[in-house]
Amino acid sequence: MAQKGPLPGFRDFYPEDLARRTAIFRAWRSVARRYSFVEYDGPPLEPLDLYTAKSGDEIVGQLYSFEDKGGRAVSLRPEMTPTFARMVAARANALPKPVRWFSVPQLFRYERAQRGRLREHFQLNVDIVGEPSELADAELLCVAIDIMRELGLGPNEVRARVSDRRLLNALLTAIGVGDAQLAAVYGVLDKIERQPREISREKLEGAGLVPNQIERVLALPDIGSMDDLDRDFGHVESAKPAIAQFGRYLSHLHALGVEAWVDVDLSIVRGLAYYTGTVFELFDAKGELRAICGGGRYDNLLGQLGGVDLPALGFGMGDVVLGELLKAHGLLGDAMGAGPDFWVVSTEQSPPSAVLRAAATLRRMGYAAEYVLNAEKLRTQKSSAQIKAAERAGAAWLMVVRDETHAEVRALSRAPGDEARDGVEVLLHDLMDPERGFAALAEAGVPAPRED
RNA sequence: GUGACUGUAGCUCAAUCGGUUAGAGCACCAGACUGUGGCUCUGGGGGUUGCGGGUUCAAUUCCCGUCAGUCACCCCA
Repeated sequence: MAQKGPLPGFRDFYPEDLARRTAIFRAWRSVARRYSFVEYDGPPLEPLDLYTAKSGDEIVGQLYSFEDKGGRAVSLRPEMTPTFARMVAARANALPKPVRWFSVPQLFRYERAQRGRLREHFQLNVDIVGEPSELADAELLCVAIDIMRELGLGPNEVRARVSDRRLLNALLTAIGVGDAQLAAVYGVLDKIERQPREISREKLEGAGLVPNQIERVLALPDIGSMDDLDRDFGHVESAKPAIAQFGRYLSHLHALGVEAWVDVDLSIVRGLAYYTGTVFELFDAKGELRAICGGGRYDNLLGQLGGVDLPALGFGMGDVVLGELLKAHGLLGDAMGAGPDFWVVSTEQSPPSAVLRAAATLRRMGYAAEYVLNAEKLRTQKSSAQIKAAERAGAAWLMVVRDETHAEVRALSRAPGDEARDGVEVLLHDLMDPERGFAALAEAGVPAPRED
């Protein structure tokens, strides 16, 4: 049975799965638009060198790449940023700044699948280009947090951890860490929660740090507020600008109303090498899952990738971990839409053609209508059996076709305690008339068709 | 890429020490009942026990391989 499923790390989306995915997408788009971001997209397949040339080596090893029939080296996109950078760079001079774009690409990586990490996923990408102010950083994080709110999650379920590489660099410099040692220190900080203290010490020692420096580095993650920062580093002249800037970032977040979600955490490094300023990640509060979302400022990347010198920042939020978190909290459980508006029922006196005409008319009016899709049953099956089918399909209304010209419209009560209301007679001929049709249905309590 | 564990119906599971035709609930299909509070009853379909090989009179059960999944590592989205 395994060989008949999708490829490893890929997913089939059954209707209930797709309904959940669609609900996530809806929240993404709804919030992004609320912040005045506009949606774009690019090709899912790109030239291989778009990634090998500029992305980090670690990504290149996991590319879902191959040679196409024309002999071109191509790759499914592992991330959206290079495509985004190319598109923005191509119109850099014409676009009004700041650029506020978002996208919901399907991304691919060739690596062994695990929980929360597949070979394919959908990832919301939200980016701002052309604005160096920390107000843009605050706005960006606010988008990510608002999406959590939109999906029904609160600060007790999700935490945003924020840091800033400029700040961290300033503090490390104050501690006496040299540029050549930065990468190693970053690596240790990144893993400080998942790695025994002793291993961290050994690695820092291996990088050439002296004991006093090691202890100060290991104490950095304990800084959880501006007060802590001022206490430990407020006297360091060279660190003051970075501390002040970080403080402005936090105060903007406060003013935007998301301070309850935010934790200062200098161990947030982010694997991608291109971040230059603020960095943040969203986690489930219990810390059981992988990061829900990660992003930050990458002021040099557009220059490297697209040849235009513009500051930029952005984040990515995948559907896999987010979906698991929502499932764990019982959200998105019944994302499946309702059944059809109408179920058209035949009776002994109604010819099947009258049922089809009635359904066709309802559909022309904009309603979803279904009936027993079996000619024999339509002719002979008892209406009670058809009503049962209607219930199972989740239909809201019944239209029982009495004969060639008459039908009865009745609510199919689904909520416990609902009184079954008597049906209302309608003339099928009336339904054909644009005005009388809706009026006749309104008499039975049927609302206007949903707009989708 | 490395290591560990797991694999029986669509789902959750059962099957004595290796022993006859691999069972049950839910789901699905058909029918009966009921002017319908996701009720009740009857019947039905559905499995090469992941796949391949080995040991054995006999394998769902033991062994090897393989594929897939899960977890950890690596690494990251």
